[in-house]
Formats: sequence, structure tokens, C-alpha cells
Amino acid sequence: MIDKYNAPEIEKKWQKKWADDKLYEVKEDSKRPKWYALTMFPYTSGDLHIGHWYAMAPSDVYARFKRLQGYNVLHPMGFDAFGLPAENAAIKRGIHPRKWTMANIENMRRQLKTMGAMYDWNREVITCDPKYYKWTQWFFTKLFQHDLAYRGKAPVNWCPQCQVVLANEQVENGLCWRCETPVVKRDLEQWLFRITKYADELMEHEGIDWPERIQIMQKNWVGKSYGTEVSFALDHPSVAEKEIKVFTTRPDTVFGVTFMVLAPEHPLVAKLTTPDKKAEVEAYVARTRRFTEIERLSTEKEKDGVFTGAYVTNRLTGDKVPVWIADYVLVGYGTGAVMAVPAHDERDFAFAKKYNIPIKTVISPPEWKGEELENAYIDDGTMINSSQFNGLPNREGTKAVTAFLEQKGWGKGTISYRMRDWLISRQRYWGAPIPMIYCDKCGTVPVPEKDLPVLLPEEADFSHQGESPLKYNEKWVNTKCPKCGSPGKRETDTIDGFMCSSWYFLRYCSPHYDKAAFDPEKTKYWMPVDIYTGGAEHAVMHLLYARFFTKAIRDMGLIDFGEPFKRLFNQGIIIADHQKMSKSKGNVINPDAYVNELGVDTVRAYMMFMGPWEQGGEWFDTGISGVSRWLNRIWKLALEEYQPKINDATAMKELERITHQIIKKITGDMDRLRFNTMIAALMEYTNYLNKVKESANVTNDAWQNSIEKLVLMIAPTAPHLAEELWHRTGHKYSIHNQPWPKWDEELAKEDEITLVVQVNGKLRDRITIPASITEEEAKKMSQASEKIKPFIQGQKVVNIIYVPGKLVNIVVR
RNA sequence: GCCGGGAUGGCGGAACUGGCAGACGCAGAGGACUUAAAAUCCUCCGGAGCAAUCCUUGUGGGUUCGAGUCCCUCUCCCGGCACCA
Repeated sequence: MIDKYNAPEIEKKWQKKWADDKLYEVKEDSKRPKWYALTMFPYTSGDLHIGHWYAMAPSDVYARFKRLQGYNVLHPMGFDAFGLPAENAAIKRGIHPRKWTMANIENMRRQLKTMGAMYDWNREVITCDPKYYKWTQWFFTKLFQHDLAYRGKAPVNWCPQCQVVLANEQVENGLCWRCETPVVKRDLEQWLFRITKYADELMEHEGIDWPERIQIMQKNWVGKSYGTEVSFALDHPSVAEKEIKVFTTRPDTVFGVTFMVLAPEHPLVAKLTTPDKKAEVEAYVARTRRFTEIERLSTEKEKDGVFTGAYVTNRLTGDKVPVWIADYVLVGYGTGAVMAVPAHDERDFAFAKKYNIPIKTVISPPEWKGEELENAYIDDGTMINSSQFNGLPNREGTKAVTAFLEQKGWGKGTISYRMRDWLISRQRYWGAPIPMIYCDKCGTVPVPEKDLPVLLPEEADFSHQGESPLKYNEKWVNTKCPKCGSPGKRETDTIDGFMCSSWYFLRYCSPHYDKAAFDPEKTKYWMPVDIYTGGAEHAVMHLLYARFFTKAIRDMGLIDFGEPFKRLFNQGIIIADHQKMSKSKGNVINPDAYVNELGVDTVRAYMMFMGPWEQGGEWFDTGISGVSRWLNRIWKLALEEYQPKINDATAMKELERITHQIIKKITGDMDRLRFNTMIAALMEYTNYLNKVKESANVTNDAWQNSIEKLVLMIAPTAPHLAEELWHRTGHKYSIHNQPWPKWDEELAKEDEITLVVQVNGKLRDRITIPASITEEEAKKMSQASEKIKPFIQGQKVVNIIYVPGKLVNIVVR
């Protein structure tokens, strides 16, 4: 009798041995092809839940598969450790953010180690470590020197709960991405990165294998649109500007302009407003500022606005155009001003109706007889009421009007982007300090490399009503200007955590290097990342930032590639009780209990088996028991004595054939990351081997060979069980240094196949034929079948379709 | 509203290029072993029908010798964006 499969015991044993032997530590090796398998590192929130496991375990399976295939695999892990929750914990419970974060890291690292992943812990990266953020700060100064970081005053997204500004990407439906508090606008001096400089390149995903979905999301986020800038003449005694520019994608409708709308924040608003309108305009502007983003952007909200009393002139028609303000015009897009053409824009139409502004049709709908429009007509048509452009189809008119404007100097073709620059200042303590010093004489001076890192002071007094302790830390704030030595003050804002995660994949290549952010040689060897896996929620945040960062430092000459991640894969999410897991619903699955009872290999295998990785799935306790039974069957199959009774040549041949077929199938499924069908195929093979064992009709050598292949093929999924079985079946340590089994196409070939015979597309018979059969013979045999005869008798065979090796379809009439 | 993705047995899912629908697993039923239970093993398992056979991949249509797969229509679900001029 063999002993029971005691998974927890075996797992602990091998984990210790692997760690002692440094089995998973990797070095650059020019003799083997490299493979960089990266999983998005977790934020240090405290506990790893099953969602983290679902992100990490399958990528570990794939990385292990690549290792067995002979690649030199870099599979690192680290922690995204700067951020608000740490600070909130500090405020609420009086724990220092560093202490809270480091304790969480301890716990998460321990949990990660039980997962049995082949992480090279020697390369661990923690973003709040001064040895790391020194280089985050260094990159900041580089971006500043290359004019990619700048300070600007602008209305910004402000979360009143977190007491912090947010980048556009970090506002979801008008709510803060972290705490879901409605975001409001504030005017603040902020540091921004010129990500818009790379807008065009960020829309391109040439040469990288990313999900179509993510590419589209990024393209939409950048939101490039071609249009025309049109200037309207301004003649106002108290305003120096002689024109107001608008951005439009419909210059073909410029003859239909009956009013202009400025964003309430537009700089000209105060100057333009006539004395009699002043009170009303100011009230409207004040109300806009008070509104949260959701209130302002609500499409339910009726469009409203206020007339400023001022007029501009439409240079094409000479018409006087009243200037309004309305909050549906955004200050950050285009020029913050729009020409309103109510006849051909839904918003302008509603606005004109409300305030009785004239509506002038300039694009004729088909069959239009001059009647009043009931809705804005936004489709294509012929230009009318547009002087020399009358009769032109509007698409052509768009180009013609733009050309005319350019010739007159009244406008030009231009491109507008939806994406804004990346706002990176955070008015918080728990982040990397922005390495800038303000000097009265020298202005804004970056901290030189020799003075980096600008250490985050340990003392953190959170008693200033949510304001950053850094602001009140006199000792820290007051410093000397690195240029002239006179007194200077430090920037007290810290860097958005997303900047820390924009380059961590570079640090993994040489995590202990202290001469620069990364060792250029090692980076050259490992980068770019071959496969990057993680949640789709980062589509327009992390993934856009990391691409921007890579392109920016490429242009500084620090690296020679512009895309950090060759292939991207997004896993799905695991649900429980038909809903997303959450602490408040109390349906969070904690892997620990399953690991302690069934073993981590079972948990890993179950996650693989649940469904396609990109789809996620629902966690069932009954489902995991199926996988547990399977691993137990493998245990017995591999370790119980095999006693051949007879030696059957046909059975031997079949075993060999099926083994080669299964190796081919498993390898293919691995390559396509189809882990669920991979497990299913391995189960089928296990079931088949069980039958072979019962019949005991193959030699012991053949049997042992099959077991060896099976154990190798489960090694990526169940690394501990595989190592134990490898050891117990007399093989040399370690299975994780073995080559992945190969298949022989010839040996995998069937010599007999089942041919499906159809009559008029309906299945009528299956016949077993030699694989080498000719088309002629196959057709003849099909018609000769006893089951087929009644269906073709007395009918005329008009056609016979033959699909080699698959089917014959007899078409009769 | 716009852009993406999806809908297959009681359940999770499989069917890779248009060619046997339902692999594999769960649940269920029956049996073996057992004093008994658990565990394990064997058999059955989309629906109707004694059977031959017929029906069946969200709805309705189309293309094709042949459609879960391709095209069009509609319904519902999930994700993203949402006054971007």
C-alpha cells in the first residue's frame, strides 16, 4: 500500500527545498533565449484574495511552461507600496504609513510564497523603498529637463474625501477612483507631465499583441479628432484680444452659426461681460464651480447658460453673434469656446429652443422643402444658405471652407485630443516627494542627482485637517537652493503612485544596481516584457502611463524601444454567489482554507480549470473537489505498482499514439493560454491511463514512460505534486529543470479514422476506414453502407462532398 | 446615446480554419465494496419516442451540400466611454 497524497506536507517540503537551493533565481544567459513573464504587482492593501491568485497563479503556470521549454525565464514580483490607503490607515488608526505598508508586505509575501510560484525573490521591488524612489525622483528631474514635466495652474479634479487632486484617468463617472466621492473642480498650481506630446504614438499599437478591446479603449481615451479652428472677430472697448477662436469638426456649418458659447471658466468671460449682465454671469460661474463633475456632466440636466451681453462677428457672413456661457462647454477641450449651430447640433438645438435663439439651416436634408426642423439635422446633406459654397455636398464643404479660412487667415485645420496632460501632484504624505526646490533667485530648481533621494521624513503629523504633514514640516521644507546656496523651499506635493509603477518592470532587470535606475546591459537583455498579465481595469491608467514613460525615456536615449509590453493579456474576474466578491457582501473567498485542506496545487489547478482565463468564472466548492479527486487519481496512478499481464502490440501502439497526441494538445493549449482545455485534456489522459492499467497490456517501460510524460505535463500547474512524483518514481531533482516533452507528428497520426457519412447534411452513419484511404474509395464505401442505402434509394445523387479524414456528404434529390 | 464583448444541457464549460453539438468536470440516478457511512470504483445522464426517427446552441430571417461558427434583424446580459463641439 502506498501512503496518502498529503498535499500540504509535500508542498511545504518542496517550497523549503526550492528556496534553500535558490532554484528560481535567474541570471542573464546569452546561451538561452530569454523570456520576461510579468504579472502586475499588487498594491499593498493587506490581504491577498482569490482575485490576486487568479491573476498570479495562471501566469506562473505559463512562466513555468516557458522555463521547461528551455527559456531563461524572468518572473519577478514586488509591491506597489505608495498610496492613500496607507495614509488613511494612519489617520484612522494612528499607525505610521510605513509601518502599515511594511506589515502588509510581510503578510502578502508570506501568502504569495504559499502559492508556490517561481518568483525570483532576490529581485523583489518595493516602490516606497528609498533605493527605489530615488530613481523615481531622478526620472522626474529628467522629465523636467526635457520639458516633459511642467507646473501649471488649471482647474483640477479635487476629491474632497481624499483631499487630493486626481488625474483625468482617475475620475470614474465623476467619482474618485478610490473612494467614490463626487469630484469637484479647484484651481491649483500643479505638476503635470506632457503625455499629450505622445498622443499620436499612444494611439498606435503597431507591433504589439494586445487585446483589441484595450487598444480601442486607449484610442478612445486619446480621442483624436480632426477639425478646424475658426476665429470670430471681436471688437470690444475693454478687451485687447481682437478675436475668439473656436474648435469645430463641422466647418461646413459655419454659415449657420447663431450664437457662441464659452466655457464658464474661459479667461475672457469676466472681461467681455457687459455691466448689466455682470451679476447674472457671476452667479452662473459661481454655481458651475460648486457643482460636482457628475452634476455638471449629467446628460439628464437641461442645457442652460447666460448671455454675456457681448457679441462677436462671423467673418464669413458679417453677422453679429451673441456670446453666451454654458457649462456644457468644457474649458479643457479645444479652445474652451464653441460656435453654436443649432440646426445641426443636438445640444445647440436644445439650447436655442430654450432661449429663443434663431435656428438657421445650412445643410439641406434630402427632400427638405424649407420647413422648420423638429430636431437638429446632424447627417450629411447639401450646403445651402452658405453663399459661394451652396450646392456642395457637406463633406466636400468641410474641406473647402477650411481651405477658404486658411487663405483668408481666419482659421486653420487642426487636431484636437480628448486626453489631457497627466496631473501628477498629490497633496499627500505617503508618496515620493517631488524633487524640486523653489528659490527666490533661481526659480524652480531640480534636486541634483547627488542629493537624491529626497527622503520622505519619518515624522508625520496628520493633525492638519487632512492636509499633508509635509507642508507643516518646517525643518524639512526649508532647505538650500542647490544652485546658489541661498534659502529655498521644497515642493511639498508628492508624486502620483502611478509614476512609480510606470517603470518598475525596468527595475526588475537589475534591482540592486546603484549607479542608475537600471543597468543598461541587463535591461537590454530582458526587455521588453514578453507577456504582461493583469486586470483590464488598468487599460487607460497604468498601461497608458507606462507606455508614455517608456517612449519618453526612449527619446532621452536611455533605452532603445518604445513599447514596454509585447503581449498583454487580461484575466477575468472570479465571482461568488453570482456576484462580485466584496468584503461588505461577505462573499470573499480566502484561498488559505483550501490550501490548508486540499493543497495549493489543487487550488491552482481548479483556477485553471474553471473556464477560460480571460473570462473568469464562479467559484464552486463542489467544483474544486473534482480537481482534487483528479490529482489524487494521478497520485495513485503514478505510485501504485504496475504489473503487466500481457504484451499487446496494438495496445502499445495506441498508448504511444495517444501520448504523442496529448503532448501536442497540451503544448498547443499552453501556447494559447487555454488552461481550462489543457486540464480537461490531462484529465482525459489520466482516465485513459487508468484503463490501460486495468488491462495491464503494455510493457512496464511503456507504462513508466507514459507516467513520466504525465508528471512533466502537470508540472507547471501542480509543481509540488509533480516534484514529489518525479522524485518518488526515481528521477533526478528537479523536475523544474527538465525539458518539456516533445511529440512526433508521425507517431501521433491515426492509422484508422472515423468517417462521418451524411445525406443532405444529416448524419446517417459513421464508418471506420484506414487513414490512407483515397477520395474515390471513401465515396464508394459511404454509398455502400447499409445505413446509407435507404436514404439514397430511388433518389438521384447530385453531388458528393468529401472532406479528407472527416466526412462525406451525399447530396440527393 | 456611442464603442466593444457575450448568450450552448440542471450547473461551469468544450467544439482551434464552416464539417459527428454537448469534450472535461460538477450535480443527479442506479450498482459494487462496507455492519454502516465517508472515500473509491463501475454504469447511465439535453428533450420527445417502444423503436426507426425527430427536435435542440437567446429571437426571426439569409448565405451554403452543410451554420453554435459567416451575413442581416431583434431581445437580454456584461465591460468601457459619455455634453469632447
